[in-house]
Amino acid sequence: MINKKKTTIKDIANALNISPAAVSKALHDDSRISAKTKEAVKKVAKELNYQPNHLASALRRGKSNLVGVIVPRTNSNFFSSVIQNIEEVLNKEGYNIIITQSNESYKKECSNIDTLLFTQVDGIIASMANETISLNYYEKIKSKGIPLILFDRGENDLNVDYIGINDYESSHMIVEHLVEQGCKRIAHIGGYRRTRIFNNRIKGYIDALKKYDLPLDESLLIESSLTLEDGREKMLQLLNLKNRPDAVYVAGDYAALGALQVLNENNIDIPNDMALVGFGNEPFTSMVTPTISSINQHSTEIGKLAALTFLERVNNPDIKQTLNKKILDAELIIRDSSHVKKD
Amino acid sequence: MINKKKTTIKDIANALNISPAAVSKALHDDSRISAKTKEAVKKVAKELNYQPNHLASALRRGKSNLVGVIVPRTNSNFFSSVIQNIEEVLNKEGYNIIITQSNESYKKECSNIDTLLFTQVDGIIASMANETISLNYYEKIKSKGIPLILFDRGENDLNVDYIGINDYESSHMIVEHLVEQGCKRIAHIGGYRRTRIFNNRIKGYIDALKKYDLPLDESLLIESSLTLEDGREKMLQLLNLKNRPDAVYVAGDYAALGALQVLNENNIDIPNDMALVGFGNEPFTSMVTPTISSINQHSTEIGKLAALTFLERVNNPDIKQTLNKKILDAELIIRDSSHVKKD
DNA sequence: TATATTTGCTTAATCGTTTAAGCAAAAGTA
DNA sequence: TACTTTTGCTTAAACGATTAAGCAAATATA
Repeated sequence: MINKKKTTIKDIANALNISPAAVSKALHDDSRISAKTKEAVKKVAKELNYQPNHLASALRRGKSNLVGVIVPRTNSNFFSSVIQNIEEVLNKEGYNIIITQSNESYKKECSNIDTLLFTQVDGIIASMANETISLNYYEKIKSKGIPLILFDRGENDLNVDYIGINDYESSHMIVEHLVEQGCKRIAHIGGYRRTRIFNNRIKGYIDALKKYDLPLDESLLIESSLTLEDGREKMLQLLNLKNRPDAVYVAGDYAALGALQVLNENNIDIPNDMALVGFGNEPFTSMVTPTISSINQHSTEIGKLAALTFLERVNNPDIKQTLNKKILDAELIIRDSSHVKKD
Repeated sequence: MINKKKTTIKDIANALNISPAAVSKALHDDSRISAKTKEAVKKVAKELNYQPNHLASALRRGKSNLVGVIVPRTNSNFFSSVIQNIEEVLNKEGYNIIITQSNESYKKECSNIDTLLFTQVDGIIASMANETISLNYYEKIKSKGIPLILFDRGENDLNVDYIGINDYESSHMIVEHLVEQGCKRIAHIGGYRRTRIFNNRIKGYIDALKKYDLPLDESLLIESSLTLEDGREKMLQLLNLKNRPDAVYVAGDYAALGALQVLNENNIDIPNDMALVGFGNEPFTSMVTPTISSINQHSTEIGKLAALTFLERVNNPDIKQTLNKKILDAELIIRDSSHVKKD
């Protein structure tokens, strides 16, 4: 019953009394094989339950049709959605993906890269760990000559394709929205400036304040690790100021949630006493009370674009990889935490 | 600068004027190769930046050292944690994992299985999609003769290894806890009975009621898809009963969150007027107001055990795979939603 | 000293597929 | 008719590693 021995192209060849080469060509619809033979081969292949040996063909062709994906973690809605869309696009083109997580650790990221190169992937799509500063390992990918595509967390210096949202502009949208709600003192709990996307959000925040003639108060701009705990801490810090802000823009949803908890615990009216905006549109932002306004990072488009960019690269291997940024406009989703009812 | 041509075992052999076979053996510390040669080989390998071609060795040895993992989705804390632990254990043994998501769809699950078999994985660790009823595709894995390990969502009829928590006992723990809080009418919003784990939770609920001499009221036992929306709906249904329950045990955290929202919107005092317990210990259960009591499913242990079970199977291929259940005791985490302060 | 064993390598086959090169038969062209 | 071209296949060499079998030299044993 159970067919332990796997059927190979040779078995089909023997069954039909033709050569393995003919079988291979028939299965690939080679023009030099007659329609009759093709039909016969496909019929026998099905009968014998033939499954091509991917390893053999990959070895011979020098192409594995596997694409490696590296993300900081998969249990974030943003990353899992990006992955899903990468998969969807690439599957259609005959590629399969291998997902690995760095857990925000540089060391893990390096070992992931080794793993993927070892598996002979045809390319790597990655979002860098928070910890990552050295680019040695990413250079290693480039030196292998396989396409490297970065998204969300990228690095200009690598001179590769990058897909992300317009962080600078997102900050503008948020500040503009808060100004419209009547806020005059807008604080920003941002990420660390050394990470490019967080630096851009900070720059956008500062420039937007200027645009709306709001003074930049250094005590209202705080760098953070953006964890839930750190969000709580930094929010408390803001509440203890003599001159409290009337709005807080937090560069990550988890930290925004921490801030929300602190505000609720101190019975501060959101959004009337303090408006709150997060970043990332994690599902829980619409689950908590009050719901948190946030930025939609367009994970669907980022995933699709990353996959398409890879395909472009892999299909044009002679074109040298250069810095090539695709920046999407983000979308502000206004929820209860920043929507002042006017009457 | 860039070394396009990859170094092979042959290059090392040429450099040292020995045979490729000797190089291969030296790299694998074969006892029949002299220490001197081994040293020389390893030195040259490093100098030429040799990376073994995984495809070639996998083809030759008939082993890919890849393990496929199929989960309904990765953006759940439970699954991403299980995956992380599987990875940790298997990486140490030289295996890499390929993660695929079914999105709870049977069709996607089938195509994932095909993908993994195509990639010549050495085994598959899976948790079934909600939709999955037919086991044909899983039989296909078994018929290939590679180990199949199921976790969380499994099926007795497949007669393979299974790792999960004690769902029946978990329901007992929850009911016992609610009784201790003084609850007399405990409702259960469960999953569909056709899924074994949900059926077990329902059976546990019914038997626990008996144990504590609480009458089983059919109107208090509701089957659900356990989405947030459905949780809201079923909670409303319970609130509209003439004889309301004083506690609700929901078999999934997302649905529990929906229930919580409805209770909050109706200004019902949790837990005094209505106690609430969820299942799964998703991170948001400790983020919402009030925090939701829930069951910790021991994702760490499940992941590790799944990986170890696979290793056992793969290292003892002659032993026939049979139904082999490893059931862990779950842990009830008591939070504000079910903790009545006694005075 | 003669024989057996161990050491340290080489040779060559193999894994399953792809593909360049080749060749006879059929079909097309002059 | 005599040739070129096309069709439909076969042969055989790869891809890069592993490994069974073999063989000479070194070492051990009787």
